[in-house]
Amino acid sequence: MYSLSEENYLKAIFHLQEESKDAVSTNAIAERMDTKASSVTDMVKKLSEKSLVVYIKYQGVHLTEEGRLVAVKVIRKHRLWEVFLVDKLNFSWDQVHDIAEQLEHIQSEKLIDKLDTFLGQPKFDPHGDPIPDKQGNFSQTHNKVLSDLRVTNIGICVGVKESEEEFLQYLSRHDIGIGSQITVLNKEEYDGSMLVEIAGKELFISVEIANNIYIN
Amino acid sequence: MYSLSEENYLKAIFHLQEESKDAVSTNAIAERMDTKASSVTDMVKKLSEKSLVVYIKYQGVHLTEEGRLVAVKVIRKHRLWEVFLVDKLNFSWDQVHDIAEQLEHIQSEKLIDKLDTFLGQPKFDPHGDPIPDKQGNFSQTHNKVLSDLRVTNIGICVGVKESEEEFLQYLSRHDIGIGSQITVLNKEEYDGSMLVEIAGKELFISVEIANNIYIN
DNA sequence: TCAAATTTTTAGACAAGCCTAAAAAATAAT
DNA sequence: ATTATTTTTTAGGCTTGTCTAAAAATTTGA
Repeated sequence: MYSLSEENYLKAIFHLQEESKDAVSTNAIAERMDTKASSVTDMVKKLSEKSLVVYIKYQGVHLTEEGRLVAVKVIRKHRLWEVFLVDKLNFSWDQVHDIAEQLEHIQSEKLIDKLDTFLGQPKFDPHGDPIPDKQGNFSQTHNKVLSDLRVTNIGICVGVKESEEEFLQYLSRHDIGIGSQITVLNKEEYDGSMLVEIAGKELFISVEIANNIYIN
Repeated sequence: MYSLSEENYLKAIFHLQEESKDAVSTNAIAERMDTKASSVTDMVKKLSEKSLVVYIKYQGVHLTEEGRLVAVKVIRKHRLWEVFLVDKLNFSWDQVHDIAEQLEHIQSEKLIDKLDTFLGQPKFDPHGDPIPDKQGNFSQTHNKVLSDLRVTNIGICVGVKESEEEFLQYLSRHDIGIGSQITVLNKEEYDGSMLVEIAGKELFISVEIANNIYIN
C-alpha cells in the first residue's frame, strides 16, 4: 500500500502535529526523522499528490483525514507489537522501540486483528501510551504529570511522555515503572525539582524528569 | 546488515541449490523470484563482491559458507514466525506464508532467541519443514513420501514438500494435516495414483499430490 | 561441425529516496 | 524599511534495484 518511507513520514508528521497544533514545518520533520530538509520537501510533495497531506509551499504541512488514518494505523501496530514484545517475549520496556519500529511496517490487517485478540485487546502500550482502535480512535490521553503534584501528594505512574532509551533506563534503575506509587516528600518551588519516595527509597528528581512521567 | 533483496536472493539460491545439487543458473533464480535474468546477473555480481556467492560468468552460482549462513538464518526466522502465526495467533497453515515472508526480514538476534524460547524451541514449522538451529544446522530432513507406500501400508503425515497456498487448501479441504493417519487402500501401479483412507473417508489421490506429502 | 535456439550478459534507462550546493522566500534585526 | 539571518525550495547527482533491447556465449541438433 504505502512505502516504508511514506509511513515513517506520516507517523512523524502525526506526532509533530500533536505537539504543535498548527502546520508542521519542513525543518521540524527533518530534525525528527534525522534527514535533510530537501529530502522532506521531496517526500512532502509526493504525499501531497497522494492526498495524504495538505502542503503549501513555505508554510508547512498537515495530515488529511486519509493521512491521519494511515499514520494512526502504523502507530496502532507499533504499540501492539510493543505489548507483544514486553508481555509475551519478556523484553524490558527500554529494549522494544527499535524492534517495534520494524514490525510496525508489516502489512496484514488480519495479523493485527489476531495479534490484538491474542494480547487481550490492550488499551495502552508498555510506556503507557494509548493504543488506538481499528477505526483510529484513541480511548483517552494522559494529562497529569509528576511535576503537577504538590508536597505530600501521592501519584501512580501510568505512562511516560518521552520514550528515549536513556530515560527509560534511568527509570528502571530507580525502580520506576507503570503502576509505581510516587510520594512527593519535598518540592523546590524555584526550579520545580522534587524529593520523592518510590518503592521505599528516596530519590531526587529534576523538573525535566518530573515533566515526563504521567501519573493519576 | 544485508538488504531485503539480498536476503531474498540468498534464500532463493539456497532452495534451488537443495533441489539441484550443482551450480544454480541465472534463469532458475529469475523464474523463482519472478524477476528478469538481467536483474539476477546484476545482483549476483553484487553478492559475489560481498563473498556471499561464488559466481562464474555463464556458469551459475553457489553459496559460500557465509552466504549459506545468511540464507539459513532467514529461513530459521521465516519458519519460527510461521509457528508463531499458527500456534499462537491461530492462523491456518495456508495463510501464513506471505506474512512470514515479511517477518523473516526483521533484524534482531535477541528477538529470534526470545521468540524461539516463547514457542518452546520447535523443530518443525507448520508445514513440517525443519527449523535450523542458531548455528544453521538442520536436525533432520524428511525422505519418505506418500507415493512410496504400498497397498495396506499406513503412514503419518509429517510434512509437505510444496507449500503453495492452493495445495495446502486442497489438503485442508480433505482433512489432511500434520499428524493425519493415511492408509493406502489401493494403488494404480500404472500412474502411481492411489485410493487412501483419511479420517474415516476415502480419497483418490494423484501421484503429483502423493509425491508432495512427507510421511513416517 | 556448424547453424539454430537458448541462455546469459551488457548497455542504457528509470523510479524511489536520499544527498549537497545554490537560489528563493520568509522572518528577524537594525 | 531595508539588511541580515534563517528556512525552505530547487537543481542536479548518487545508490539500489529494477527493466528492455541488443550483444555475446553456450548448448542443441541436423
